[in-house]
Amino acid sequence: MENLMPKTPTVYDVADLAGVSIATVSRVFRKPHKVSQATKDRVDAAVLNLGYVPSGSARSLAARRAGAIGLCFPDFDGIDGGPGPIVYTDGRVIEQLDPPEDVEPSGDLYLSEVMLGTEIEAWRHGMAVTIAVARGDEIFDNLAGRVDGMITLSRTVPERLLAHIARHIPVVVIAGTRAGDDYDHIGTDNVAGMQAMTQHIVESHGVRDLAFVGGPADSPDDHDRFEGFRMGLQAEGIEPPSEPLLRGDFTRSHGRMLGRRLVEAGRVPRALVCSNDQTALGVLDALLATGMRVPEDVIVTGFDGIDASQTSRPRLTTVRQPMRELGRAAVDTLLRRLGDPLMPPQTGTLPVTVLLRESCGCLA
Amino acid sequence: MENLMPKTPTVYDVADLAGVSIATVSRVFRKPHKVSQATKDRVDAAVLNLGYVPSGSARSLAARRAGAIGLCFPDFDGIDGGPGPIVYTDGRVIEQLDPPEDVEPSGDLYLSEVMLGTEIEAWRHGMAVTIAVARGDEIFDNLAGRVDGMITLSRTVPERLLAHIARHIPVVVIAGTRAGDDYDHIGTDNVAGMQAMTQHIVESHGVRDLAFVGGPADSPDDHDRFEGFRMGLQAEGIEPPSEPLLRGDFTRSHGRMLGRRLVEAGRVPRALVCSNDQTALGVLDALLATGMRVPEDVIVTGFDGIDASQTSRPRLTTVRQPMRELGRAAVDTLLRRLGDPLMPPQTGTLPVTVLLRESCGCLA
DNA sequence: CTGAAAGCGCTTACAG
DNA sequence: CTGAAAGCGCTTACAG
Repeated sequence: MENLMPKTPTVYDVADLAGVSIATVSRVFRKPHKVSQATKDRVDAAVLNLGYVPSGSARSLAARRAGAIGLCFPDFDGIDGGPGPIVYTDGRVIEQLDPPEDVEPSGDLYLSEVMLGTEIEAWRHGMAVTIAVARGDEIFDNLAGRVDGMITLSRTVPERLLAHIARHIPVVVIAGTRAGDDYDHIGTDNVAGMQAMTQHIVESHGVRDLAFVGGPADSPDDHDRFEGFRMGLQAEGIEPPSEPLLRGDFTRSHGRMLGRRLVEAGRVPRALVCSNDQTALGVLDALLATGMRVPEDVIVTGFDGIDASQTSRPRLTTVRQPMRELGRAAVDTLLRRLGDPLMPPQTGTLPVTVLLRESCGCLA
Repeated sequence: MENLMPKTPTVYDVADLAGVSIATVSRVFRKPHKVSQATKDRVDAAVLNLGYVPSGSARSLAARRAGAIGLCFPDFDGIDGGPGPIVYTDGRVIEQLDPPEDVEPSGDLYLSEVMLGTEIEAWRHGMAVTIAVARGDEIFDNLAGRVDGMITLSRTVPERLLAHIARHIPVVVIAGTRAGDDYDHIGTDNVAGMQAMTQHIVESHGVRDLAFVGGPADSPDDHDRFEGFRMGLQAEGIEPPSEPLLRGDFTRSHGRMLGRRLVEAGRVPRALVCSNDQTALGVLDALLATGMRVPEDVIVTGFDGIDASQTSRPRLTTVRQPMRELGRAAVDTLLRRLGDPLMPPQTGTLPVTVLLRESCGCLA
């Protein structure tokens, strides 16, 4: 840092110092086996000596591939709500009471697991991963222009934008439901997972009074999970409802509200099958607060397998999504698409796992 | 997808169609105010018509800046342990019992929060964020060459590599302790946070029998936190120990082990101040399992403020790190450095917050 | 406000 | 195994 970082060395500098052509320098990096050991050594020495790092942009431009994948995720947290100034400190510490009521977990591991899966698989294939929170149109020139393909979580990028991007580079959508033939899609087996959960409750716990606590009516995930619930009941010879008993918005606080509402209405079914973990945890909070026992009085189950589901009391029986695999599969699909642009639209469905824990009565 | 994605349109195609020069096309994107509305409209129409997306690599090469920041994080999960093949499914679901003993949370939000903070601040300044798990030397040419600067979590990238990179682009290290004058550093006020926590226990709960449960002896974070603990005791007129009572490795399972060991030794202090949340949660598990009551018999506190700390029973009193701010501050520092390469090495310390919850007795 | 032209730093056939 | 040369698609002074 003390030196002025003079001019960054380029292939030309390395070539000069090593006494070879720039083509040879390039080969040492990209096709080492096509270079004799002797010249390779000379080039390596020059590289080290100069502190040379190949320019990614020049490389991408010349090679006609960015060598990177874009990953776009939703602004789930209202991120754009204007972050304040950054405060630096020296010894001052704030102390504050932190009652549970005010707590809404800042997010779960879903996002970071998908990201990790994407990163792992991408780097296995020598691709970098560039991330972006979906904000507006800027994405389109800031991200789309610098990657070979894009992965996006469902309902993250406005359709119009996505269409523009897909005209340029392949796009893979994760979760939700297929958004048409212009994108490949990787999803989770919501239907089978919820059906298995439902039948488990009926068969292993002898419960026939089940109700579904849903999420937003326009969520395709919620739709599929409710469908699985209905299929499960049907398979057990129980007449399925045409609508969820209640709907929330997938948050824990809404779950609490729904739980309270059920108790107040004096009509709590023997089992509450919730459309996601956050809702289930909220329902759990509300039921326990009124003195009901889970699972003795009511069975409560979730869907997703977020971290909080395994540390709650009682621990939540749920369906785990293969989050990391979702990212990996998306990358795989993207790379196949890149290799064969004409292949028909792909749809990948990943298997889920029903985790039997305390809230259904499977574990003490 | 059905069309062959013929040849991707370039500035030349847009310029031709709009009847302007390529310089003008470029200006429409980069300096719109320097172009008359009329020609701008023509260019915009051509862009839409052709589905033009500017090439990021050509842009970066010409502009001499990548327009991206690299974020490097540790392979905390043993990621490279060979991921298996991806299984696609159709209706098959695995059911499995999931007892608590086998659970080690797959990670906490620390990483994803830092990532989010980085992303938010970077995009506010028009920079993309490219992420990478630290693996080996590949980072150096895959990531370092394509970004204008790099942010890395402490002890993530081998010193030799980091030095090579820092010769090329500025590097900001997050957490841990300063690694020399070649990098800027953003950290958290470990000392003040732990001191405040310690004094809180003494002053608000009248406890004078405190012990410190540490992490790895070579962790600078652990070192600072223990130092804060000692300073807190000293300030209260209590003779501080020279070493932690016990040391774990920052994992929950190690925490459990340490908790069991304490109980078996029959020597459990009135308050256990743990060096991080995972350790504290493990200690909590072990104590509760033997019938001890927290906080009535023993006070247990953590450090970090991970999600699990606010859903445990009892909820964990802890010191929250400003994770998202850490990322934001790192980006800020990086951009300032980019703007002024000669400025002296920077060190930023962010304030922490003591969260008073149930495990110290502050909330029922 | 607009255009012609040089140049950014690589990769990649093509020759040898 | 190695080199000369064209070209990747932009940005940016410089003129006008």
